[in-house]
Amino acid sequence: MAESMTANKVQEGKINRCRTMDLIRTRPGVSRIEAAEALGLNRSTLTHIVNDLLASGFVAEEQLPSASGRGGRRPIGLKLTPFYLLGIEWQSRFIRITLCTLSGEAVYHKQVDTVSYGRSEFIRVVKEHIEILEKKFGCRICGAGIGLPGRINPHRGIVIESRPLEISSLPLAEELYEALGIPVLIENDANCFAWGEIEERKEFGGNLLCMLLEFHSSPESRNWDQEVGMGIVSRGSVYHGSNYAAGELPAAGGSADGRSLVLRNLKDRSSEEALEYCRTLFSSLEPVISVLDPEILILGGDFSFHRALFEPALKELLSRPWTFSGKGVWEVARGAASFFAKTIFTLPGFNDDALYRGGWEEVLHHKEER
Amino acid sequence: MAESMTANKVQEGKINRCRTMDLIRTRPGVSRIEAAEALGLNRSTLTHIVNDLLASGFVAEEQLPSASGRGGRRPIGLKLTPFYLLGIEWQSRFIRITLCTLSGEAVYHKQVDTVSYGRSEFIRVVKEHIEILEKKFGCRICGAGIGLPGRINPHRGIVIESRPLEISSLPLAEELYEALGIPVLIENDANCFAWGEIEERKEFGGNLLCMLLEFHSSPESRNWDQEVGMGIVSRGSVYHGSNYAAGELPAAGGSADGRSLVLRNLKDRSSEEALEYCRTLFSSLEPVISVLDPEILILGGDFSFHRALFEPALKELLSRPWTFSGKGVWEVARGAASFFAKTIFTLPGFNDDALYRGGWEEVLHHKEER
DNA sequence: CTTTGTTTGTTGATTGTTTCAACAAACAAT
DNA sequence: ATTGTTTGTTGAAACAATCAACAAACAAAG
Repeated sequence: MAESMTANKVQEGKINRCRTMDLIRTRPGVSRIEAAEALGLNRSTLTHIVNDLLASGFVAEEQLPSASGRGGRRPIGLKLTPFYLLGIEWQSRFIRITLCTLSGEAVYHKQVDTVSYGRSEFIRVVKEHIEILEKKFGCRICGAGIGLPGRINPHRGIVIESRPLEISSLPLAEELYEALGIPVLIENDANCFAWGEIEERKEFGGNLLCMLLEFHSSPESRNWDQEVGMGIVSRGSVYHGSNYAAGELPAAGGSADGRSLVLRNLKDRSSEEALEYCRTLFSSLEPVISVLDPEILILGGDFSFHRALFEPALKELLSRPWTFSGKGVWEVARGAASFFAKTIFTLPGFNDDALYRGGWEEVLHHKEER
Repeated sequence: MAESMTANKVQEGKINRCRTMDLIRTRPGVSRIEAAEALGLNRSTLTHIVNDLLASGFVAEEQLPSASGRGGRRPIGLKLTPFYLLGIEWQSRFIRITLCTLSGEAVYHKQVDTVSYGRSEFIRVVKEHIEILEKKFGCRICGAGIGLPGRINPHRGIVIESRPLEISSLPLAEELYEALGIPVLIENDANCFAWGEIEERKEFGGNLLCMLLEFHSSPESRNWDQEVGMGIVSRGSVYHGSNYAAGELPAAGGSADGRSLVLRNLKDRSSEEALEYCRTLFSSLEPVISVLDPEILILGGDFSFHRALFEPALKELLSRPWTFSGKGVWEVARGAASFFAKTIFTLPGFNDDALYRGGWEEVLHHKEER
């Protein structure tokens, strides 16, 4: 996969085409003028670029409901022609699948509970869904973003280590590409959450801290375990650290005094227990939050699923701005789709050996060819 | 200062001129071909760009000692024409001044101990030095980078809050520009340290954690205090957080149990005391380091000044790669110079209201005009 | 219904950057 | 002297972005 790509300088000259596509994707219905202002380009530059994109078929015009204000020519809205992709959360006990547009709208949700940890079952389930969904929605799916627990190298598509899924040192993206027949990007689950929030919360400047509380079934004990993963957003992009281990706590949720933090079976827990749990957790997290100085703390996963349980504790303990994630339990799956979209619509600087560094052109053309 | 600058899109087209200048700065003696490879440009593009730069007088050629290997035309080295700038560390009790080239070599060091906390004394001292140094070295100083403790907004040149220097909410860079007559950039001291390490350690990929231990004289108690500041390097650039408070610990050096961490008068301390101090410090820092996943931890300030005292403790406590800073006590001052150089040789994306967003052309021309 | 003013979008000429391909220069080894 | 190799240059061509003038589309006032 990922053909030769000429040389080093992928397509420096097409940066503004790429930025335009990304803008149209994230703000469907923008006019040429608005786009020009947003991108800092001349009106005529946008006319040229949009003409190219219209001709290539990736962009379409749409009638806008009404004129903007007082007089003047009615602007013409721009939107992507409909492309769909999968956003998937892969945990040891379940798979959550969403079908999304490139703009991030989810048109389909499905959770599948699984019994084995194997990749074969995962592949089978996803393959089935691709077939069903392409029929049901009459579309070609152009790719999939997959969020999974553990240390993931999303640029090369390698799982460095995932204990819940019992995988280590595996070029998973390539394997899935061959098995599924569509481009695949993989990323850590908490980071997927973070990618989703980047797209969701444009009102913020680009420094977020996304905390994901997730149940895992640990292979050794065959028992429920909890893990807190953090997605760090720095300057509008997810921070991976030097070993793709950023956001991981020293001992999973372990406190300094060795007391276990596991809070089994969240249903039927008292708010006192939740408070105690959160107190221990956030006492070791306080310096982290302080040092990272995020604009806002976003809590997802089981934090937001059991929000009634956690809310009083969090209100008491957190001094900085914070909020629950807004997408129910689908943050990771939908975030994985956001990650996929964001990646192919952002030219990856000089990141030579990344997957799909040809950007959206490579991926969307691929869709048509298969 | 900082003239109109036409509009939004400063000079998108001159990115590669800028990148070329930065490369010549950081790798004096590069040939055109090497530069072309490093920047991902065509050979002829570099010929064009270098011709411009030669004509404008900012770059000069130099004879290289010998040919590279087996045959072929001897490459011509490129270097910047000599420009000097000041790198300054401003603490409550002393000022450290260095004179550096734009490539980061320091040609002069001087520490001045001060009695008052006031800006007037600082200005007087620096002004004197500018005069003396320009005579002594027969050069024009083209700017100054200044590192100081507290929360600093380097983009706008504002001190948000500096308790050691008793300053808050002050546009310091502008004030100093008018007082000193040269372009001034200010930045947090730990962050200056980090900027210096970015330039120094090119062997690393861009995720460092720089820890600076510094004495301060706190105005209230008129007593010695210590503070640990962290400079976070993410993807090759210093991370500032959302309120320019990144790298600050909750209560300055305070541990969870409220025990004071202050270790007065580092001379005549035992290694047991140092171990105890470090143990408390790093127990709250462990999650921070783990979550940031840096390639290496770099310890500076009084850590490296009293390295004999701290080394055994650090060897015992730190499991990740770490090292002492290599520049003695001059990390902050020289790092401030690196910060200045790095800033003017890097076109600041779309950071509209930053100082000197005209880049090196604005600053270096300014030097000639005054 | 016409006029005026406003905003959106287009057009063609122009500028500037980058590349390509061919060539010249400089050097080592045979 | 010849050959091969590497560095650097040149002019034509491709391309992207801008500017200024213009056309299109619309609202509101007369």
